[in-house]
Amino acid sequence: MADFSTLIQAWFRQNQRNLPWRGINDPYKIWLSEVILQQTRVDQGMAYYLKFVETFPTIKDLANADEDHVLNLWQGLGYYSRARNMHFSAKMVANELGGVFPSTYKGVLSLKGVGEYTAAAITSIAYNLPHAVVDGNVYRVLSRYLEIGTPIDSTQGKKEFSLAAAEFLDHNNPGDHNQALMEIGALVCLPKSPKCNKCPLAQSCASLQNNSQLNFPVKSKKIKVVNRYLHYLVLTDGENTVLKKRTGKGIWEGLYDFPLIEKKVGEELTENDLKSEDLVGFDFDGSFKHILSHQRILATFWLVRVKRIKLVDNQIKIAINQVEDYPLPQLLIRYIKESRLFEAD
DNA sequence: TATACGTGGCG
DNA sequence: TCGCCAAGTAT
Repeated sequence: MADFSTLIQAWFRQNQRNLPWRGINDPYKIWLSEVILQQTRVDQGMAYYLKFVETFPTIKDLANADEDHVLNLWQGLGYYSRARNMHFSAKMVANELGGVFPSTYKGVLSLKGVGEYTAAAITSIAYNLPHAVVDGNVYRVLSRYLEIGTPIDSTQGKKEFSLAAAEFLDHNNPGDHNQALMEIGALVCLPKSPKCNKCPLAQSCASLQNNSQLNFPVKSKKIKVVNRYLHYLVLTDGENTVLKKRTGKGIWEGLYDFPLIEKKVGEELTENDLKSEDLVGFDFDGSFKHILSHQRILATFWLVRVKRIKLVDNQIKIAINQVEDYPLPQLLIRYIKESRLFEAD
Protein backbone atom coordinates (compact mmCIF):
# COMPACT_ATOMS: atom_id res chain seq x y z
CA MET A 1 0.00 0.00 0.00
CA ALA A 2 1.22 3.46 -0.90
CA ASP A 3 2.28 5.58 2.01
CA PHE A 4 0.56 8.67 3.40
CA SER A 5 2.48 11.31 1.49
CA THR A 6 2.38 9.42 -1.82
CA LEU A 7 -1.40 9.21 -1.54
CA ILE A 8 -2.02 12.85 -0.75
CA GLN A 9 0.42 14.12 -3.38
CA ALA A 10 -1.12 11.96 -6.10
CA TRP A 11 -4.53 13.29 -5.11
CA PHE A 12 -3.14 16.84 -5.05
CA ARG A 13 -1.79 16.61 -8.60
CA GLN A 14 -5.26 15.70 -9.88
CA ASN A 15 -7.47 17.82 -7.65
CA GLN A 16 -5.67 20.96 -6.55
CA ARG A 17 -7.23 24.33 -7.26
CA ASN A 18 -5.57 26.59 -9.76
CA LEU A 19 -4.50 29.47 -7.53
CA PRO A 20 -2.31 32.45 -8.47
CA TRP A 21 0.30 31.64 -5.82
CA ARG A 22 0.68 28.03 -6.98
CA GLY A 23 3.58 27.05 -9.21
CA ILE A 24 5.76 29.98 -8.20
CA ASN A 25 8.80 30.17 -5.93
CA ASP A 26 9.09 33.90 -5.25
CA PRO A 27 9.31 33.94 -1.45
CA TYR A 28 7.75 37.41 -1.31
CA LYS A 29 4.60 36.31 -3.10
CA ILE A 30 4.37 33.09 -1.14
CA TRP A 31 4.82 35.09 2.05
CA LEU A 32 2.03 37.45 0.95
CA SER A 33 -0.32 34.60 0.13
CA GLU A 34 0.33 32.86 3.44
CA VAL A 35 -0.27 36.00 5.48
CA ILE A 36 -3.49 36.76 3.60
CA LEU A 37 -4.70 33.22 4.16
CA GLN A 38 -4.15 33.32 7.93
CA GLN A 39 -7.62 32.69 9.37
CA THR A 40 -9.04 33.65 5.99
CA ARG A 41 -10.67 31.65 3.20
CA VAL A 42 -9.26 31.54 -0.30
CA ASP A 43 -12.48 33.01 -1.71
CA GLN A 44 -12.15 36.01 0.56
CA GLY A 45 -8.41 36.60 0.14
CA MET A 46 -7.98 36.03 -3.58
CA ALA A 47 -8.86 39.55 -4.77
CA TYR A 48 -6.62 41.06 -2.11
CA TYR A 49 -3.66 38.95 -3.21
CA LEU A 50 -4.11 40.06 -6.82
CA LYS A 51 -4.43 43.71 -5.82
CA PHE A 52 -1.28 43.53 -3.70
CA VAL A 53 0.85 41.80 -6.31
CA GLU A 54 -0.23 44.35 -8.88
CA THR A 55 0.35 47.35 -6.63
CA PHE A 56 3.51 46.06 -4.92
CA PRO A 57 5.16 43.56 -7.32
CA THR A 58 8.29 43.24 -5.16
CA ILE A 59 9.14 43.44 -1.49
CA LYS A 60 10.94 46.70 -2.23
CA ASP A 61 7.74 48.24 -3.57
CA LEU A 62 5.97 47.25 -0.39
CA ALA A 63 8.80 48.61 1.76
CA ASN A 64 8.61 51.99 0.02
CA ALA A 65 4.84 52.34 0.42
CA ASP A 66 3.02 54.48 2.99
CA GLU A 67 1.31 52.55 5.76
CA ASP A 68 -2.01 54.18 4.86
CA HIS A 69 -1.67 52.85 1.32
CA VAL A 70 -0.94 49.34 2.60
CA LEU A 71 -3.85 49.44 5.05
CA ASN A 72 -6.12 50.81 2.36
CA LEU A 73 -5.41 47.76 0.19
CA TRP A 74 -6.07 45.56 3.22
CA GLN A 75 -9.36 47.32 4.01
CA GLY A 76 -12.17 44.83 4.52
CA LEU A 77 -9.95 41.80 5.02
CA GLY A 78 -9.66 42.07 8.80
CA TYR A 79 -6.83 41.31 11.22
CA TYR A 80 -5.06 44.49 10.18
CA SER A 81 -1.95 43.73 12.23
CA ARG A 82 -1.12 41.34 9.39
CA ALA A 83 -0.74 44.30 7.03
CA ARG A 84 1.13 46.46 9.54
CA ASN A 85 3.51 43.64 10.45
CA MET A 86 4.13 42.70 6.84
CA HIS A 87 4.88 46.29 5.95
CA PHE A 88 7.22 46.53 8.94
CA SER A 89 9.01 43.33 7.92
CA ALA A 90 9.29 44.42 4.30
CA LYS A 91 11.02 47.59 5.43
CA MET A 92 13.30 45.53 7.64
CA VAL A 93 14.30 43.27 4.76
CA ALA A 94 14.88 46.29 2.54
CA ASN A 95 16.84 48.35 5.06
CA GLU A 96 18.65 45.80 7.22
CA LEU A 97 18.95 42.67 5.10
CA GLY A 98 20.05 44.31 1.87
CA GLY A 99 16.70 43.62 0.25
CA VAL A 100 17.28 39.87 0.38
CA PHE A 101 14.45 37.78 1.85
CA PRO A 102 15.79 35.39 4.53
CA SER A 103 16.40 31.86 3.27
CA THR A 104 16.38 29.85 6.50
CA TYR A 105 13.53 28.77 8.77
CA LYS A 106 14.89 30.80 11.68
CA GLY A 107 15.47 33.82 9.49
CA VAL A 108 11.93 33.74 8.12
CA LEU A 109 10.49 33.05 11.58
CA SER A 110 12.20 36.17 12.91
CA LEU A 111 10.06 38.40 10.67
CA LYS A 112 7.23 40.21 12.45
CA GLY A 113 3.91 38.54 11.71
CA VAL A 114 5.52 35.23 10.78
CA GLY A 115 4.93 32.39 13.21
CA GLU A 116 5.72 28.69 13.06
CA TYR A 117 3.07 27.89 10.50
CA THR A 118 3.97 30.66 8.06
CA ALA A 119 7.71 30.07 8.40
CA ALA A 120 7.23 26.38 7.61
CA ALA A 121 4.95 27.18 4.67
CA ILE A 122 7.30 29.73 3.11
CA THR A 123 10.50 27.72 3.53
CA SER A 124 8.98 24.44 2.35
CA ILE A 125 7.26 25.94 -0.70
CA ALA A 126 9.87 28.51 -1.77
CA TYR A 127 13.07 26.71 -0.73
CA ASN A 128 12.07 23.06 -0.46
CA LEU A 129 13.17 22.95 3.17
CA PRO A 130 11.79 20.05 5.24
CA HIS A 131 9.42 21.85 7.64
CA ALA A 132 5.93 20.47 8.20
CA VAL A 133 3.08 22.96 8.43
CA VAL A 134 0.49 22.64 11.18
CA ASP A 135 -2.58 24.73 10.50
CA GLY A 136 -6.29 24.32 11.04
CA ASN A 137 -6.51 21.91 8.11
CA VAL A 138 -3.67 19.76 9.39
CA TYR A 139 -5.21 19.63 12.86
CA ARG A 140 -8.49 18.45 11.38
CA VAL A 141 -7.06 15.88 8.95
CA LEU A 142 -4.56 14.37 11.35
CA SER A 143 -6.86 14.35 14.37
CA ARG A 144 -9.39 12.37 12.35
CA TYR A 145 -6.91 10.17 10.55
CA LEU A 146 -5.23 9.12 13.81
CA GLU A 147 -8.15 9.81 16.16
CA ILE A 148 -6.04 12.12 18.29
CA GLY A 149 -8.29 13.55 21.01
CA THR A 150 -5.81 15.91 22.58
CA PRO A 151 -7.25 19.45 22.40
CA ILE A 152 -5.63 21.33 19.54
CA ASP A 153 -5.63 24.55 21.58
CA SER A 154 -3.48 23.04 24.35
CA THR A 155 0.28 23.01 24.64
CA GLN A 156 0.30 19.23 24.65
CA GLY A 157 -1.87 19.16 21.55
CA LYS A 158 0.38 21.51 19.61
CA LYS A 159 3.32 19.29 20.51
CA GLU A 160 1.61 16.06 19.47
CA PHE A 161 0.32 17.36 16.16
CA SER A 162 3.63 18.97 15.25
CA LEU A 163 5.32 15.64 15.89
CA ALA A 164 2.76 13.71 13.84
CA ALA A 165 2.95 16.19 10.96
CA ALA A 166 6.74 15.98 10.95
CA GLU A 167 6.65 12.17 10.84
CA PHE A 168 4.43 12.14 7.76
CA LEU A 169 6.42 14.83 5.93
CA ASP A 170 7.97 13.93 2.58
CA HIS A 171 11.45 15.39 2.88
CA ASN A 172 11.94 15.27 -0.88
CA ASN A 173 8.85 17.32 -1.66
CA PRO A 174 7.93 19.20 1.53
CA GLY A 175 6.18 22.02 -0.32
CA ASP A 176 3.87 19.77 -2.30
CA HIS A 177 3.30 17.55 0.71
CA ASN A 178 2.29 20.49 2.91
CA GLN A 179 0.01 22.01 0.30
CA ALA A 180 -1.57 18.64 -0.46
CA LEU A 181 -2.41 18.06 3.19
CA MET A 182 -3.93 21.52 3.55
CA GLU A 183 -5.83 21.19 0.27
CA ILE A 184 -7.42 17.97 1.46
CA GLY A 185 -8.47 19.76 4.62
CA ALA A 186 -9.95 22.60 2.58
CA LEU A 187 -11.74 20.52 -0.07
CA VAL A 188 -12.38 17.05 1.36
CA CYS A 189 -11.92 16.77 5.11
CA LEU A 190 -14.44 19.49 5.84
CA PRO A 191 -15.46 20.46 9.40
CA LYS A 192 -19.20 19.73 9.12
CA SER A 193 -19.70 17.25 6.29
CA PRO A 194 -16.44 15.59 5.23
CA LYS A 195 -16.42 14.02 1.78
CA CYS A 196 -14.84 10.76 2.85
CA ASN A 197 -15.87 9.00 -0.37
CA LYS A 198 -13.48 11.32 -2.22
CA CYS A 199 -10.63 11.12 0.26
CA PRO A 200 -7.32 9.55 -0.77
CA LEU A 201 -6.74 8.60 2.87
CA ALA A 202 -10.05 6.73 3.25
CA GLN A 203 -8.44 3.27 3.33
CA SER A 204 -6.44 4.02 6.44
CA CYS A 205 -8.44 6.74 8.22
CA ALA A 206 -9.32 5.75 11.80
CA SER A 207 -12.24 8.18 11.99
CA LEU A 208 -13.84 6.86 8.82
CA GLN A 209 -13.63 3.31 10.11
CA ASN A 210 -15.27 4.29 13.39
CA ASN A 211 -17.55 6.97 11.96
CA SER A 212 -16.06 9.43 14.45
CA GLN A 213 -15.18 12.25 12.04
CA LEU A 214 -17.37 14.82 13.73
CA ASN A 215 -15.76 14.16 17.10
CA PHE A 216 -12.50 15.60 15.83
CA PRO A 217 -10.66 17.88 16.22
CA VAL A 218 -11.22 18.48 19.94
CA LYS A 219 -11.10 22.05 21.26
CA SER A 220 -11.12 22.91 24.94
CA LYS A 221 -11.62 26.67 25.03
CA LYS A 222 -14.92 28.36 24.45
CA ILE A 223 -15.30 31.80 23.00
CA LYS A 224 -17.07 34.32 25.21
CA VAL A 225 -18.63 37.28 23.51
CA VAL A 226 -18.89 40.70 25.16
CA ASN A 227 -21.18 43.55 24.16
CA ARG A 228 -19.81 46.99 23.38
CA TYR A 229 -21.78 50.16 22.75
CA LEU A 230 -20.08 52.65 20.47
CA HIS A 231 -21.48 56.06 19.67
CA TYR A 232 -19.87 57.57 16.57
CA LEU A 233 -19.99 61.34 16.22
CA VAL A 234 -20.22 62.29 12.58
CA LEU A 235 -19.20 65.92 12.96
CA THR A 236 -20.04 68.02 9.96
CA ASP A 237 -20.24 71.69 9.07
CA GLY A 238 -22.18 70.95 5.93
CA GLU A 239 -19.10 70.41 3.78
CA ASN A 240 -16.45 68.59 5.79
CA THR A 241 -16.40 65.80 8.29
CA VAL A 242 -13.91 64.78 10.99
CA LEU A 243 -11.90 61.58 10.75
CA LYS A 244 -9.41 60.28 13.31
CA LYS A 245 -6.59 57.76 13.01
CA ARG A 246 -6.82 54.98 15.59
CA THR A 247 -3.46 54.89 17.34
CA GLY A 248 -4.40 52.80 20.37
CA LYS A 249 -3.55 49.14 20.83
CA GLY A 250 -7.04 47.80 20.38
CA ILE A 251 -9.23 46.91 17.49
CA TRP A 252 -8.76 48.55 14.05
CA GLU A 253 -5.36 49.96 15.02
CA GLY A 254 -4.02 52.20 12.27
CA LEU A 255 -7.39 52.60 10.59
CA TYR A 256 -9.49 55.76 10.57
CA ASP A 257 -12.89 56.36 12.09
CA PHE A 258 -15.10 59.09 13.47
CA PRO A 259 -14.60 60.41 16.99
CA LEU A 260 -16.44 57.98 19.22
CA ILE A 261 -17.74 57.65 22.75
CA GLU A 262 -18.14 54.25 24.33
CA LYS A 263 -20.99 53.68 26.77
CA LYS A 264 -22.06 50.93 29.16
CA VAL A 265 -25.26 48.99 28.80
CA GLY A 266 -28.30 51.24 29.02
CA GLU A 267 -26.30 54.48 29.09
CA GLU A 268 -27.29 56.99 26.46
CA LEU A 269 -25.49 59.76 24.66
CA THR A 270 -26.22 63.20 26.11
CA GLU A 271 -25.54 66.76 25.02
CA ASN A 272 -22.73 66.86 27.60
CA ASP A 273 -20.83 64.30 25.54
CA LEU A 274 -20.68 66.78 22.68
CA LYS A 275 -19.89 70.05 24.52
CA SER A 276 -19.12 72.40 21.70
CA GLU A 277 -20.12 76.03 21.71
CA ASP A 278 -20.47 75.74 17.95
CA LEU A 279 -23.01 72.93 18.24
CA VAL A 280 -26.04 73.53 16.12
CA GLY A 281 -27.76 70.24 16.83
CA PHE A 282 -27.47 66.49 16.59
CA ASP A 283 -29.68 63.72 15.31
CA PHE A 284 -29.73 59.97 15.34
CA ASP A 285 -28.47 58.78 11.96
CA GLY A 286 -28.58 55.03 12.14
CA SER A 287 -27.67 52.01 14.25
CA PHE A 288 -25.72 48.88 13.34
CA LYS A 289 -24.99 45.58 14.97
CA HIS A 290 -21.49 44.43 14.13
CA ILE A 291 -20.42 40.93 15.11
CA LEU A 292 -16.75 40.27 15.76
CA SER A 293 -15.02 37.13 16.94
CA HIS A 294 -15.05 38.08 20.61
CA GLN A 295 -17.36 41.05 20.78
CA ARG A 296 -20.77 42.16 19.65
CA ILE A 297 -20.67 45.83 18.79
CA LEU A 298 -23.79 47.96 18.86
CA ALA A 299 -22.87 51.10 16.95
CA THR A 300 -24.97 54.23 16.93
CA PHE A 301 -24.25 57.06 14.55
CA TRP A 302 -25.04 60.65 15.43
CA LEU A 303 -25.06 63.36 12.84
CA VAL A 304 -23.57 66.29 14.74
CA ARG A 305 -23.91 69.65 13.04
CA VAL A 306 -21.51 72.43 14.05
CA LYS A 307 -21.00 75.97 12.75
CA ARG A 308 -17.40 75.25 11.88
CA ILE A 309 -15.18 72.26 12.49
CA LYS A 310 -12.45 72.72 15.08
CA LEU A 311 -9.78 70.05 14.97
CA VAL A 312 -8.14 68.60 18.07
CA ASP A 313 -5.41 66.02 18.64
CA ASN A 314 -4.64 64.05 15.51
CA GLN A 315 -8.02 64.53 13.95
CA ILE A 316 -8.14 65.31 10.29
CA LYS A 317 -10.79 67.04 8.27
CA ILE A 318 -11.97 65.40 5.10
CA ALA A 319 -14.27 66.39 2.34
CA ILE A 320 -17.31 64.16 2.47
CA ASN A 321 -16.53 62.56 -0.88
CA GLN A 322 -12.94 61.65 0.01
CA VAL A 323 -13.44 58.95 2.60
CA GLU A 324 -12.18 56.37 0.13
CA ASP A 325 -8.66 57.73 0.60
CA TYR A 326 -8.55 56.36 4.14
CA PRO A 327 -8.58 52.78 5.40
CA LEU A 328 -11.77 52.31 7.40
CA PRO A 329 -13.28 49.48 9.46
CA GLN A 330 -15.92 47.50 7.64
CA LEU A 331 -18.53 48.81 10.06
CA LEU A 332 -17.92 52.37 8.83
CA ILE A 333 -17.81 51.36 5.19
CA ARG A 334 -21.26 49.91 5.64
CA TYR A 335 -22.50 53.05 7.36
CA ILE A 336 -21.03 55.33 4.71
CA LYS A 337 -22.64 53.34 1.94
CA GLU A 338 -26.03 53.61 3.57
CA SER A 339 -25.78 57.18 4.81
CA ARG A 340 -27.00 60.01 2.58
CA LEU A 341 -24.26 62.19 4.05
CA PHE A 342 -21.51 60.56 2.02
CA GLU A 343 -23.17 60.29 -1.32
CA ALA A 344 -20.77 61.46 -4.02
CA ASP A 345 -22.00 64.73 -5.47
C1' DT B 1 -1.08 30.56 29.14
C1' DA B 2 -5.12 33.10 27.90
C1' DT B 3 -6.78 36.62 25.30
C1' DA B 4 -7.27 39.96 21.49
C1' DC B 5 -7.45 40.52 16.85
C1' DG B 6 -11.97 41.05 11.55
C1' DT B 7 -14.78 39.53 8.32
C1' DG B 8 -17.95 36.57 5.87
C1' DG B 9 -20.06 32.03 5.06
C1' DC B 10 -22.63 28.19 6.57
C1' DG B 11 -26.02 24.80 8.79
C1' DT C 1 -30.67 33.90 14.84
C1' DC C 2 -26.47 32.06 16.47
C1' DG C 3 -22.38 29.54 17.11
C1' DC C 4 -18.72 27.77 14.68
C1' DC C 5 -15.44 28.04 11.41
C1' DA C 6 -11.13 29.86 7.87
C1' DA C 7 -3.70 28.36 5.18
C1' DG C 8 -2.33 32.10 13.02
C1' DT C 9 0.35 35.61 15.56
C1' DA C 10 1.52 38.75 19.26
C1' DT C 11 1.49 39.82 23.84
